[in-house]
Amino acid sequence: MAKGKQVRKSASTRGAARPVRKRATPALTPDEREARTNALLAAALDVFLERGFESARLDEVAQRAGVAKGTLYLYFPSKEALFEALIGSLIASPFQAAGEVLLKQDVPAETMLRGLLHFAKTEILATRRKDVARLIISEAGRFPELAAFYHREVIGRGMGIVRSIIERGVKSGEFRSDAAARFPQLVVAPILVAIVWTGLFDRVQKLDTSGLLDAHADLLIAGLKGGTQ
Amino acid sequence: MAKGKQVRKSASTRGAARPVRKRATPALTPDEREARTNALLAAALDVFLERGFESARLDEVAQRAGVAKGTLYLYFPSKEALFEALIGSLIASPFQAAGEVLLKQDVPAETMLRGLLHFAKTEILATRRKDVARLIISEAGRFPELAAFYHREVIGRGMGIVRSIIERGVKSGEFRSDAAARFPQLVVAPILVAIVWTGLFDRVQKLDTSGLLDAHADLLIAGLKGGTQ
Amino acid sequence: MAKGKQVRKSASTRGAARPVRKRATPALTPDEREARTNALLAAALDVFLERGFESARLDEVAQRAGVAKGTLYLYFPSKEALFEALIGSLIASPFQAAGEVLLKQDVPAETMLRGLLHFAKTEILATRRKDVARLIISEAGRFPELAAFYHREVIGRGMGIVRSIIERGVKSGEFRSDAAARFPQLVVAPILVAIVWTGLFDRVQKLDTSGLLDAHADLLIAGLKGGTQ
Amino acid sequence: MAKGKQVRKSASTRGAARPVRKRATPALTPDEREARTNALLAAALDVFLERGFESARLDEVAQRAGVAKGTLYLYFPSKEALFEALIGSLIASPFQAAGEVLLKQDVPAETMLRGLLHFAKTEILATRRKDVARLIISEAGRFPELAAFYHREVIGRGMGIVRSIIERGVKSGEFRSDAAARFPQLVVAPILVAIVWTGLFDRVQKLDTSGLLDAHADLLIAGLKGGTQ
DNA sequence: CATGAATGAGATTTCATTCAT
DNA sequence: CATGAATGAAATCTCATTCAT
Repeated sequence: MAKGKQVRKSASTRGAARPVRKRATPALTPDEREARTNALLAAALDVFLERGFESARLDEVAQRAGVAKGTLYLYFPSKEALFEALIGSLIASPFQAAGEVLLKQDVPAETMLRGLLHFAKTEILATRRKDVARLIISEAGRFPELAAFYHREVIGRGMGIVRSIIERGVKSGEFRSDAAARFPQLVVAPILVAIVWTGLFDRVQKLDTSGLLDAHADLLIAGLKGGTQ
Repeated sequence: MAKGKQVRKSASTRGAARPVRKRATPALTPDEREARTNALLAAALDVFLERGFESARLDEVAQRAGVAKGTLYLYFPSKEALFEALIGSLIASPFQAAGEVLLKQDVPAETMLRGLLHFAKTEILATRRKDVARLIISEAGRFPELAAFYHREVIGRGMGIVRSIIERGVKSGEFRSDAAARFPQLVVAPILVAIVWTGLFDRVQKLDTSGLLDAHADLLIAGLKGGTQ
Repeated sequence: MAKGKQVRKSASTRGAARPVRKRATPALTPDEREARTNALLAAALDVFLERGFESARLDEVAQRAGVAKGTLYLYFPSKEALFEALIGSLIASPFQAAGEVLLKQDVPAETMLRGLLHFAKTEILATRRKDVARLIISEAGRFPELAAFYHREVIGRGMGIVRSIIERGVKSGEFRSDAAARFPQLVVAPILVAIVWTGLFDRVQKLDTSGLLDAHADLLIAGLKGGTQ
Repeated sequence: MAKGKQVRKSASTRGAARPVRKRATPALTPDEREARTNALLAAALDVFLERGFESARLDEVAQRAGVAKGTLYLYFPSKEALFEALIGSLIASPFQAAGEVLLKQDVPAETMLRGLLHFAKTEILATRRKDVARLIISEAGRFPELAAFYHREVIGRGMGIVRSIIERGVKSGEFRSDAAARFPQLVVAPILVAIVWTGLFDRVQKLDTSGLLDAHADLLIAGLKGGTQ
């Protein structure tokens, strides 16, 4: 009893080639596992950003994370799962917390609005979050659940916070226009501009996003105070 | 075998009266060629919009255009060329013309701004142009030359027109803030919001883009008039 | 507008290498298509028989059929579909027809039984049908619908025919035992033996399947005539 | 670090009393090793039966046996070796013994034949042996040495015993036909039917294998007695 | 001895592109 | 000019096998 016709060419066509391999196998501590997960997610973010979902090659993600292709599948069951985990891992927390803190303070609505836009500068535009946002903008058209998730977790909350600020300003007599309460998108529109511009045109014409948001703050507040509507 | 292959030897059999032609070796008139080209571009727009560049299938483009797949290659040498031709064919003209007309009129800058935003409503948001814009936003990251082209042909001109309007308003004393002259993006930011929102979140929460732009116009003009900066 | 970052390495990473290619593209006549389909099915039969479903490589099927790997997918949408088409194409017809013809004749049941076993010799054991049977025996455990299909189309009909013959023989007084009417499998059991033996042990010890079935016919008929039960 | 690695240097630390051993470097007793081997074989049987050789996952085998995947390789050097060991471990013994016992008895050949078929009922069809047989039938085409081994160890002996019984019956005048001595396969054919049918069609149409073999015994013996050949 | 994370060859499947007719 | 069958590179995902701990 032995070999058999040719179930597999030679006993080890499949299975390793025995390369360098720094460390190999024993039980990973949760920290180690998390570190690898993060390395993979970081690599994935890079590649998805550079190429988009469809064009992104898992080979490349693995390579940049310094692991073999198959290893990736020990952490994420599919390309889509990787993508979703990536998005999920990056949009999460700071928004609602920041919003609540902002609303708890006893300061003029104007200060709040400026604080909000400053927050956008430091927490979105200055971080990878702006890239995630761009990725979502690019891909969510083909990932409806992702769009819904993002809308619920990020957009909805953000709009709610903006609306609260404006309403408070109107109630206190600080603002005369409630246009921005009806369309909180107007408050954040320049953030979107900054995100998109950065992704598309920065190589051609750099945009001073900080100046943009400052100018927007001024203009917006002037409008809210002066508006007769 | 007896397939006409001797017909059409010189490139200009065209002017002809279009006789029987049992559909074998036609000799297309320029009009016919253009019609086919347009059919292909229209089909391509649909498919690229639905699927994105990578996921779009040329099979499907050809099918929707009613031609064989190989035919597509008689009109465009590659998928990329098709995509670029598509974008090129759709962004071009109306903007600069409209802008110049606007600037020639002797009306208050406010009216011009409102006219501009109205133009955006009718000529962008209410047409396929918004879809093209979204397509560009999604894909231009991976087509730098496309981004540059779009920036040059559309964005740059648009920003120039906006800046002219604002400067005129400032000069005439109508506006006190020149923030929007320094950052004309602030004027169009809500258009971008409308485009992106429509593409991503409309299924979840519809946005009244017309109301959005109206509110923006009010707020913006109030800001420009009241701003002290 | 042009290339773009690197949507694809060089314009033609994907798509042909331009080999020999005997004939290439124009509309296939139904005959041609059928011929190719048959070539593919024939190649598939070989490969599935040699390797079993799981081990069979579509590469090899394509190669043996003389086409490229992708071509196979123009004819069958998946490996499983190919497998099912293969089985379907090979088990079909001759059985029921043969059975009905047999039953219509006005001959002794014994003659019918011998005819049936002769039919098995010439139409199953001497043809590829025996290989198909073996393939089904090997794989149907993991293709329940295939088993059901085969049972319905082949086994059920066969058993029905056998039962009819036996019952006729009993009714006419030719046979005294009706054991084989209750278990028509007993009549065909040696056919199964021949099929399995041929596939597994012929290299080790050849089996005279013709002699086997003749001996079986004698023994069976003697049993049916002499049986007291 | 302080992980015992100096323990077990010579291969025979075994006989030992099995002390505390905080589960680190055990030193298995032969019994323990055999128990694990059996657990692995049992698990392997299940998985190979459910999936077939190719589709069987060693992961699953290890899991069902309650060991890590790597451990499996301490017991069997490859998937193929595991498969072969499995078959080897299951087909062996009871047949030749039973056969010899049968032949030693001083009973009519008919009784022997009935005994043989009864043995098949209880020792094959009612046990996992029928599953092993099916596994062999399915896979031996691709494991020629397995087929040869099985033929030598099981089939050959079985046929020899059958032949002896028939010859004895002919010699004693009990049987008139020697067809079954020339083709002992005829005696066991319904066992094969039972095995195959059970594996393929039981879900569709249950077969009374016991009744089948009883009917076969009657018919066969009637045939052997009455046959004039 | 046992573990189980890591590996990477290889399988199926897709689709832009070509070219004989 | 148009066709559409054919091509084959390349992508995702699987899993037998290895080996540091």
